This record gives sequence, structure tokens and C-alpha cells, in this order.
Amino acid sequence: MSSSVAPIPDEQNGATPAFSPLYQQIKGLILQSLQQGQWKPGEVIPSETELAARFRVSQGTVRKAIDELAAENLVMRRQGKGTFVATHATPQVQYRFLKLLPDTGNDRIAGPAQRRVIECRRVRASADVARALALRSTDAVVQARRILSFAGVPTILEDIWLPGQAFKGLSAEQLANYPGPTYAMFELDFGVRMVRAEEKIRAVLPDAQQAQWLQIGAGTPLLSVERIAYTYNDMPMELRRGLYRTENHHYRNALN
Amino acid sequence: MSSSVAPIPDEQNGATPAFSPLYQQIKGLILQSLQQGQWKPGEVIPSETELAARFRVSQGTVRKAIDELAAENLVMRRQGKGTFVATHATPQVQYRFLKLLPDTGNDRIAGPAQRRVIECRRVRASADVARALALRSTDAVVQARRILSFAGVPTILEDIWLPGQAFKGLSAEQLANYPGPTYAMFELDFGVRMVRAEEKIRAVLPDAQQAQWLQIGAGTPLLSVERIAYTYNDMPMELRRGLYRTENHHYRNALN
DNA sequence: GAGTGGTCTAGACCACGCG
DNA sequence: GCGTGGTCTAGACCACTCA
Repeated sequence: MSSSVAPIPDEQNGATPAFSPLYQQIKGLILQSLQQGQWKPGEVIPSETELAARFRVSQGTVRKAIDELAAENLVMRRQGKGTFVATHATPQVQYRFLKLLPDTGNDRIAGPAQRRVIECRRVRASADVARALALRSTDAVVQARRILSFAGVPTILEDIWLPGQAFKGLSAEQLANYPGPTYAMFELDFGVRMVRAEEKIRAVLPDAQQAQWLQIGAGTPLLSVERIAYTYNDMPMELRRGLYRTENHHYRNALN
Repeated sequence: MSSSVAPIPDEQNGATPAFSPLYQQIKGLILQSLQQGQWKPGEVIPSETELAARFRVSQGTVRKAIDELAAENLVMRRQGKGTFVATHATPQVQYRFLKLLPDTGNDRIAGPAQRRVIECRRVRASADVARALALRSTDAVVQARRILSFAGVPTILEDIWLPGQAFKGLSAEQLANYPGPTYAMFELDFGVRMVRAEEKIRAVLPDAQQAQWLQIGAGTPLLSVERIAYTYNDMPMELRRGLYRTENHHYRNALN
């Protein structure tokens, strides 16, 4: 079928313009719908046959597009039911960005912790925060600081910066008491879905205040984890600086 | 086609035995050939059509099998040339298990470091080493310790344990002077290909000796990185304990 | 131009979930 | 029993590599 999916002519192009396979174009279109919130996190997207008809391509082509989206965790397939927009609320992938695990315990997550929010306010972005979030230095950001405790032991101290624009009205209450992953709360209350993240990890010593918050000695080494989380389109939407106690936990990473 | 790929009957099975799709079986067969070293790292494997004929399935089915192997980095496809057994010697994926990067510098690797081997000898496996490598406590292991320096600065101190059986004759000289990734040397000289790895990361303080080797003060926090590397079949083949200086480097991790 | 992987199609049938 | 994703096939054509 010589189809015609809007943007790229795809055939008879004078200048060999990089050549984008059909399924990539379809993927782009689906991605667009996801970005625009046409289908919300947790909802089904149209079936493969439906999409194939809509885009006037074969089901196999749509399939390959969705395969890639699934591989990137943007979408989840469930046989017999349909394909769903991925969400951090899904039990199986809750806290998938949290790599800190207890040393003991077969596996599975440090999970829902006790959260104590120390502060949460609107401020102007400092230079480095602005750079990380691709904002101007004068833009407003929400800055929060909280402590996560596991089994009563304060284990993570983290500072969070979010673009003020998208997170108007975020409260300490939400950060502390939302039942479930914070990223799920972001999806539900602000329509912001974190899609991937990058972390830079270092070993550091706490300053006096940090040591107090984490109830440790000044000489206790900590993991410093700086995370930038991205929404669709590689847009940075969160900067997070965490200090992790690792006497009884470790950061687990799988290399493939 | 009602094909017959050796092991699983695949059809008319009385007891609904988990059901393994054809392409998974094909994948298993290819995997077996890889394990047995029928095709060596860096070599081409037979073409898709050739494999399809050999296994009496369609090319699409072979394709899907190889797709998965490629996704797991066991194999590398190159259009127009063929499909190649992955190797740590490939420039683009060299040092892909080394996640420590310099803070400055656009990206790219800490790369080929200066390596100084402090020791390399055969010993009996201690209890924890034996457990990590799935050996008996009495089995021989090769134990090595070395320092990696970047731009003259000693940055990584690492202890390595390898099953004595598979690594008979490994010398300090090889560990120090092999031009290229150590894992490439393992492939070439011992026929052992590391396929994936898991790391547990903590923040620690060095003891006196470690501080001396890394030329740092006793209070300098370090990243402790414990890695278990696996060959085919999830067989653990290396235990590595690294201490990373992170004043000017960081451990980078991508979360998807 | 021959050979390899990459894309695309159309159609058949299977496994799963649910009413 | 129907609709969904999952598997499998066969065949056509495209893009890349190399002799």
C-alpha cells in the first residue's frame, strides 16, 4: 500500500532526507497523542487494528511501532485486554526509579516509606537548577526537602526542584501523604508523566545539618544521587538531589 | 508449516506445558551455539535465511529470535553485512560495564586507563567469594588486585576474583598490559564472554592501606562497587569489588 | 549484482480476558 | 463468543556493503 501518513513524504524525495521507516512515523504519531494527553496514564489506547485502519497501514507496522514504545516503558501491553499508557501507579513498576534496596530481604523494593516533608516552597531558580531544568534563572521553581524513613530509620534525605509553571499549587501535604509513588501523584494531580531519568552518583560526607536529619555521625559516608527526570520529548521536569544511607541498604544496578 | 524443531513438540501437547513460542525455541538453539563457542566473538553468524532453512521456519521467526538476542547485546546486527557475535572489543561498546565518567568532558568514557597490578595469585575461595561465584569453598580462584589511574591520578582500586578452573594461567602481565578492555582479553585468551552484570553500590571510607593506594586522606568517602559478571546461562564468572574516587568523577546511570 | 539485514503487507491461527 | 494482543508464514521490495 502506498499510504500517506501526514508529515513525511516518505517516497520520491529528492535529497535522501535521512529516510524514516513508516513504523517510526507511526510511533511518532502515537507519541504525539501520548504527549498531548489524548490518552491518560492507565487508560487503554486504541487497538492495533483500529490504529492500523486510522493510519492506513498494516497491523504489523503499528505493532512494530508499539513494540518500541513498550520497550521504552511508555506503554504496557496486556494480552487479551489491550495496550495501556504506562503509569507509575502500576504495582509492578512502582518506584522503578528508586534503586535503593535493603541488604537483607530476597529482593523487592524499599517501597512506600514514611515521608516527612521539611519544606516546600516557591523560589526563583538558582543558576544550576535553572540549567538542569532548562529554565531561565528568573523562573519560579518549587523546592522541596523531605526525609524518607524505612522501618523508622531515616534513610534518604532529598531535595526536589520542579518547574513552577507545571507544578502550581504543589503542597507539602501532597508530598508527604499521597498514598503511592510521588511520580504517580505527579501524573494524577499535574498531568506530568516522568518517562526516564539520569543519575549521577558520588560518595560524600554530610554537613552538620544533613547528619542531624539523617541521625548519623558527621563521618558517615553517604551516596549522593543527583537525578534529572524527563517527560516526553526529553524535557527535563525534575531535579532531585538525594543523600542515601548505605549501612543497611545498597544501590542496585543491572548492567546489560 | 508444521515444523519440528528438536526439543519441544510444540503442538498437540496433552498437558499445556507452559507453551513456548517457536521463536523462543529458535532463540534457545542459537543461544546454545553461542555458548558452545560454535561462533566466536566478533564473527558473523549464519544469515537469517540460512538459519531459517536450517531450522525449517520462516525468516520472520528467526528474525524475531535474533531481535531479542540483539536487544540483550549478545549479538550485533549490521545491515548489509550480517549478524555478529557481540564482543567487548567492539569500539562502540568497549567498557560498557564501566559507568564511572569524568565530571568534565562532554561525555564518553574514562576509557583505557593506566593499570597497575598489585597482585595476582591463585588461592582457595573464601566463603563469600565461593558463594558469589557458585563454587565450593575449597575451589581455586584467581585473585587479583589492581589500580586504575586516569591522567596519572589513581582513581579505582579493584579486587577481582575469577574461577580458577576457567582462568588457568591468568597473569599479572595480562591484566596490566592487554591493550583494550579486560573483558575483551577474557574472550580472547580464555573464551569467556561476560554477558551482563549486577552491581551493588555503597558509600564507604577507605582503610589505611586503601587510602594509601588511592593517595587520599582517610576521611575521603569512596564509592564501593561490588559487581558480579555473568556469562551465558546466568553463570557467574567474576566477582569484582571496586573502590571509586568521586571527587572528579561520577557513576552515571540511566533509568528507563 | 549478489547477499545481507530492514521494512511492509496480508492473512491465518493461537492464547488470553471477559462478559 | 468476541475482541485483544501474540505468533507464524510467505512474499515483495528497500537500503546497505562489498567485490
